[in-house]
Order: sequence, then C-alpha cells, then structure tokens
Amino acid sequence: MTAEPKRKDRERERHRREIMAAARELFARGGYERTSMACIAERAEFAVGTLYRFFKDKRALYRALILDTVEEFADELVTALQGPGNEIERLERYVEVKARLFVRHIPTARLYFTQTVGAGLLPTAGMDQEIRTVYQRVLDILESVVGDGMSKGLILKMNPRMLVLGLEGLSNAYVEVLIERRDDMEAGVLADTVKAIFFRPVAVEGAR
Amino acid sequence: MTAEPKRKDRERERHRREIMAAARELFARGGYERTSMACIAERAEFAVGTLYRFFKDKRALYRALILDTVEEFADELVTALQGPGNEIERLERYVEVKARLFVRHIPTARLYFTQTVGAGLLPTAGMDQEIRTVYQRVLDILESVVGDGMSKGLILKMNPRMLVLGLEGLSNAYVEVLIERRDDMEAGVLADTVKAIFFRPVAVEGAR
Amino acid sequence: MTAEPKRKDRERERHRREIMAAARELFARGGYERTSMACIAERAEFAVGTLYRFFKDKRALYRALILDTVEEFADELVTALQGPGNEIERLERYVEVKARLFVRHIPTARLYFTQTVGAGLLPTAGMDQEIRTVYQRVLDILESVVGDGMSKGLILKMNPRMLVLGLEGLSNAYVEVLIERRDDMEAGVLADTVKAIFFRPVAVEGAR
Amino acid sequence: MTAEPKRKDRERERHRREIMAAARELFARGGYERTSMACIAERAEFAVGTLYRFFKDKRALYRALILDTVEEFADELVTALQGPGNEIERLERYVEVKARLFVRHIPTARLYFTQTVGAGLLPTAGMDQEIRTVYQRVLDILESVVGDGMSKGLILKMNPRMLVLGLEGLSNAYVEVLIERRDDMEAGVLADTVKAIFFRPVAVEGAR
DNA sequence: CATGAATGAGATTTCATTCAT
DNA sequence: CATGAATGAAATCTCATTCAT
Repeated sequence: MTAEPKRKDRERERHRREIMAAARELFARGGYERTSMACIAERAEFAVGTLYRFFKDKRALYRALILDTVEEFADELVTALQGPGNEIERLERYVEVKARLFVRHIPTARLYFTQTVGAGLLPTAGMDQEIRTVYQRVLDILESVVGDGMSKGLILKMNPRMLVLGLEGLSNAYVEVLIERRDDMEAGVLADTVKAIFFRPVAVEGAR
Repeated sequence: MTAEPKRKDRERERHRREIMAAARELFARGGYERTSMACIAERAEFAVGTLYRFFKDKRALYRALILDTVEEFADELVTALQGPGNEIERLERYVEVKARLFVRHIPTARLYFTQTVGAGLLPTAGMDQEIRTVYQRVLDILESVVGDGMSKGLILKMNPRMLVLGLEGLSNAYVEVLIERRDDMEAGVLADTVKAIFFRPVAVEGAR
Repeated sequence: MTAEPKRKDRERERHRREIMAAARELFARGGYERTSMACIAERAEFAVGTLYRFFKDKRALYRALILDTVEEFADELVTALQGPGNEIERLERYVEVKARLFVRHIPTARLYFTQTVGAGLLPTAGMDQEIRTVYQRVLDILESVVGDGMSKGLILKMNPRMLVLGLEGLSNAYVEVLIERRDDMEAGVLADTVKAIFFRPVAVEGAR
Repeated sequence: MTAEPKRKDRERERHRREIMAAARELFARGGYERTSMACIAERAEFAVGTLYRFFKDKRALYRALILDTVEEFADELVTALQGPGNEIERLERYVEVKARLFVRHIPTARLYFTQTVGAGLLPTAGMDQEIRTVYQRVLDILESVVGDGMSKGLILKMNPRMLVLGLEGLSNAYVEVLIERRDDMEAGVLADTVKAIFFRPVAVEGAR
C-alpha cells in the first residue's frame, strides 16, 4: 500500500520515456511535420489518446524531446570541457567526446543538430528560447576556455566567439558526414582531423 | 508569324521564373511542408492549376527550384575557384565569393544550405541525387585545388577530402550566423576569419 | 455495527450530492456537450471512474440532475400555489415565489429553463418524458387554480390551458432577463410587472 | 465570355445557399455541438472541404446562418410594426405576422429563438454581438410603438421596456408550443390569445 | 493554356468509457 | 468501492491535386 504510489509513478515515467523514445526515432528520421502522432503512438505501442495524457499537444511532445536531447548532450560536452589539462587539451577532449557521443546516438544527434546549429535554417527550429539557452551555455563555456588559452599564450589571440564558432563549424561538418552516410570514418579519425586543421597551420610555413 | 512561337516560349519561361521566385521566398521562409501551393500561387499571381501546368507536383516545383538555386550558386563558386592565382589564393577567393554571394541572396542561401550541407539532417533534403551531384562538383573542384596545393607544397599534406569538408564546415558556420541573425559581421570579416583559422595555426607555436 | 450500513449509505448519498452539485454548476454554465466528465470529476474532487459508480453514463448523470432540479423547483412552486387565499392571490404568490426562487438559485434556474420551457427548442432537452411529467404537474395545478378562478368569476373565462401558458411565458420572460444579465431589476419588481400586465388591462379602457 | 463571371458568381452563391439550407435544417434539429460538418456536407451533397471554401470554420458557418435567419425574420417583423393603424393595431399585427411567420418556417424559427430569446440560456448562444444587435432593433421599434401608444393614452403607462419584454414572452410562449408539438392550435388562435391576455384584463373587474 | 471550385485523404485533438490495481 | 491511465472513435480542419469551363 505504502509503496503503491511510487510504483505507479515509476510506471508512468517509463511510459513517458517509451513515448519519447518512439518520437525521437521518428522525428529524427522524418522531421516534425512528416511525423504523425498516430505513427508515434503505433511505434510506442500506445493509443493516440495516451500521447495526449503525457503531452499537451504535438509541439509539447517535440519540445520536451528536444529539450531532453539538447540537455543530455550539453551536459556531456560541458563535463568534457571542465576536466583536467590545459586549454588546448580540454578543447581536444571536447572534440573527441563530441565525436564519440554523436556517433553513438545518431537519432539524438540529428535532433541536436537541427535544433542548435541549424536552428536558424529550419522552420521548426527556434521553437523555444529555452533550447537555445542550453546550447548557449556550451558555447559560453567553450568561449571561456578559449579565452583562458589566449591569456596563457596557448591560443592565437583573436575574437574568442569567432574562434568558437569556427571550432563548432569544423567539428560539426565531420559529425554530419558521419551521421549522414555511415562512412568508413570513425570518431577517432574525426577528432584527429579537427585537431590537425584547427590547431596546426594548413598553409605550409612560408607559403603565403 | 515566325517569331510568334519564340515569344510564346519566352513568355512561358518568364511565368515559370515568376512562380519559382514566389516559391523560393516562401520555401526559404517556411520550409517545404508549411508552404502551400495555394500560397505560392497567390504570391505569384497565378491560379493554383497554372502551377501544375509548369510542374508535375509540389515536389517537382521544389526540386526544380532547388536545382536552379544550387546550380546558380555552384557556378559562381566554381568560377571563383578557377580564376588566376596559386591554390591558396584561389581557396581564399572561394571563401570571399561565397561569403558575399550568400549574404546578398539570403533566401537562396537558406535553400542552398538546407539542400547541401544540411541535406542529411533535414527531412525534405536528400530529395534527389541530381542535386547532390551539382554540389559534389563544387566539392570535387575544391578537392582538386587542394590536391594541387599539396603537391606544390603549399598546403599541409593530408586527406584532401577531409580538408575540403573542414573548409566547408568552417566557412558555412560563419555564413549561417550571418543568415540567421543580421549580426554586425559582414562578408569581409567572415572571409578573413576563415582564412585566419584555416590557413594559420590556432595553437601558438610550441604550445603543444 | 448495526448502524454501519446506514452511515455508509449516508456517506454514499453525500458523495452523490457532491457530484451533482459540481455537475449542476458546470452544466448550467457550459451546457451538456461542452461539459466533460473529467471536468465534473475534478470539481467534485473524485476520480472519473467514481462518477460511473454513481451514474451509468453522462446522460444518466445529466438526467438525474435535471430531474432533481425540476422536482425541487416544482415542489416549491406547488406549495406556493396550494397556500391560502383566493385564486388570484395564489397565482400572484406563485409568481412571487418563482421570481425569488429563480433569482436565488441561478444555475439551477438555468437548467430548469432549458429543460422545461426550452425543452422543445434545445437539442439536449426533451431527454426524458419523466422530466416533462414533473413540470406538467405544475402546469396542471396552475390550470386547476385558473379554472377555479374562472368558475368563481374572478378570472376572465377562456381556455385555461392557454391562460396558464401565457402566465408562464410572461413570467419566464422576466426571469430570463434576470438570469442573463444581472440587471438592476429584482424579484419584487418582476412580480409586480407580471401582475400589472397579466391581471390588469394593458390597453386603456375604451381604446379598442 | 462576358457573361461568364456572372454565371460563376451565381453558381457560387447557389452553392453557398445550398450549404446553408442543409446546415439550417441540421442545426435546428440537433443544435450546434451535435451537428457535424461531415453531416452537413453529406446533406448538402458536397465534400467536407468544400464547406471550408465558403466558411472559415464551423462557427463561421453557424454565425452566417444565424445572422441570415435573424435578419430575415427581423425584417418581416419590423415591416409589420411599421404599417398603418394606431399603436394597438400595429402591435396586434406584429403578433399575427410573428405567429404566421414562425409556423411557416419552423427550422428557421427554432434558430431564431435559440439565438434571440434563449441567447443567455444556451451555451452556443451569445456568439456574437452583431446578432443581438439585429434583435435589439426589433425590440427598440417595439418599444417606440409602445411608447407612442402610451403618449396617446392608448396603452397603460408603465416602463415601456418591461411591457415589450412581456409581449415578447407572452407571444413566444405560444409560438414555442406550436414549434414543439404540432398542436391543433394554429397561428390565428395564437394571435387572438395573446391579444386577449395582453390587452384586456385577465382579472375580472372588481375581483382584486 | 489559365482558372479556381471541388475533392477527400489524412492530420491533430478531445473525451466518454473501461478496467486493472 | 475508489482510482485514473489507457483507449479509440469521432470531430474539425488543411491542402495537394484534378478537371470542367
């Protein structure tokens, strides 16, 4: 009797997660508009009405999913940035963790991308300021690490925001390739490439 | 009498372009799903039925539009790459032209992005192999320029495809920022930043 | 032990009345269709399922409510009619009691109206012959009072049923005004107006 | 060619009227909530989508219908009031016209009632200020006729608004009976009864 | 060719009702 | 008995597409 409410709650929470898992898969594959509630319900093995007991409407389901996704990834990335080592080592670790993380959770990664990087390009995107804020937190920490590296003379002095955007653009480019087609490339190579291009000169000394 | 068919053809071509111009604006703003044929027709000042005289269905209109967009941009980019100068100068010009081009034609740029870079992320994207092919041509030429630069010892030797993806990722990141929010950043700064990060070392000499 | 079943019964009856009170409020405000069982359950502070322990379905709850409402009002009205005084005095008291009663219990009055007077106009109405019967009782007694008044030469001789309908229509018209908008009009004025119009000539003597 | 647009317009207008006729019948029978768009479409012999080409949504269809109905009836009633004769004759004609009109168009009459008299009782009602305004016009004119009658000493002096409400309540009561059950009563009897009750004293001289 | 009214499949959302706990 | 999560039928509304004029 006393344990009853807990079990009920846990069951409810499990159902919620099942719905979100089904939704994640489908939204990642088909996008917001082309994924129907009926389809999500079917994959989650619930009736349509049940989805509405957990989420006010389709947007709310999507929003909860995205927020969940972005927060989960953001936490991992922030942890990587805040570990030991000098600034360059920490940025390198960031890129490595990002590569492994995204490769391991491809549907989640898709959603993360469309809602952070591609947020301005996509119509569904920009749904919510809250989502942008979570990603901004990652960018802010990246920026502070970069700033520290510059102060210590480890990193070329320039606008740190711009440098951060560059690092993101560079690493995302490779992650996207990994996500799209399952190339032979794997996370390790990806991280090495970013490091090679970003931290060392591409133009050979004296070429310019 | 003999000139008649030509005039008719030209008129038809003009109508086609008017429809595509309306569609470009709306698709860029609202995305594929959220843009209705009725809305395009209204903006183009034609009846819905007329749109179907020019394009088999909505997808075909979208496809034609994207192909048109991508080809137009690709032509400009290829021209920039094929001009005079050594490989590094040509790559730099590529970045400059790209920045100016995209900033000048924002709706077109949006479509270009969602269909080239974001092609694997977005549901509407990957509509057609033909589109990918056009963009591949740009990547191929970029790759050959990079390869030449490596042979001449101007560019650090590494997998040229990877280097090209990196250059694209880096430059796109900044262009996206320009497109999303009308930052104070302008095309010149953008190109300089890419050059600074890409061609010169970000990690200060001896730091690693 | 022996008193237990009684306590249970009383408890059950109390719960039943709590549900009906919640339902009365909501049905009166929003009508049958726009009032949901979930909403009633919430207001009554019971679970949805519990409502179904007391009433077979939504219609049954509504029906019970209406019957309760109509009977309650009918009893009061009949009592007023059966008091002392000659027929005209009794009819006047009927109008006074009706006015005060309805003004005091507005939600109940709304339901009474939609189910008696408006029964033929409203789709939810006419749910049940039983309800009509209760109201018919009031009309029958009114008719007998009117008939007696006619026999005694107090009331103009005409079809008594018609006269009753007229009295109802006249008094209801004012009550409706009171229910709709909280006018400055109050029960006393209402009753006086009905009496003035109904029992005395509106057309001035000799005008016709 | 020149007549083309006119024919199209007429056809469109005809279709609009067909939809409204189907809707009138069904709304009058089942009320707003219990009448589905699919049902209206079927009866009107159009596809569901077609209804939405003529009316933004269900409410708009209902509103248009009601406005149409109320205006049509109001016009007839106003005409009756504004004809020749002294004030009492004009009020009597009003009652006669009202009786005949409502008996002839029962579905329309139902809608008229639920939206004018019963407007405050019904949840769907009070949809629109505009509708109330049309009915107010009738009440205003009634009031001015009554006022004139009082000035001329034809009608008992009292609050004219109250008298008008009384006349409406009285006549509506009988009309409702006619609408509900097809009694043996007919329009002529109805009008005579209203006149008898309203204009002459029900309480016999000296009874009070 | 151009038109735009008509179509109807399909999407979202609500809610009365059931039933395992 | 009480509970409230789950159900799924049904309603509203949208929009790509067709076709008679």
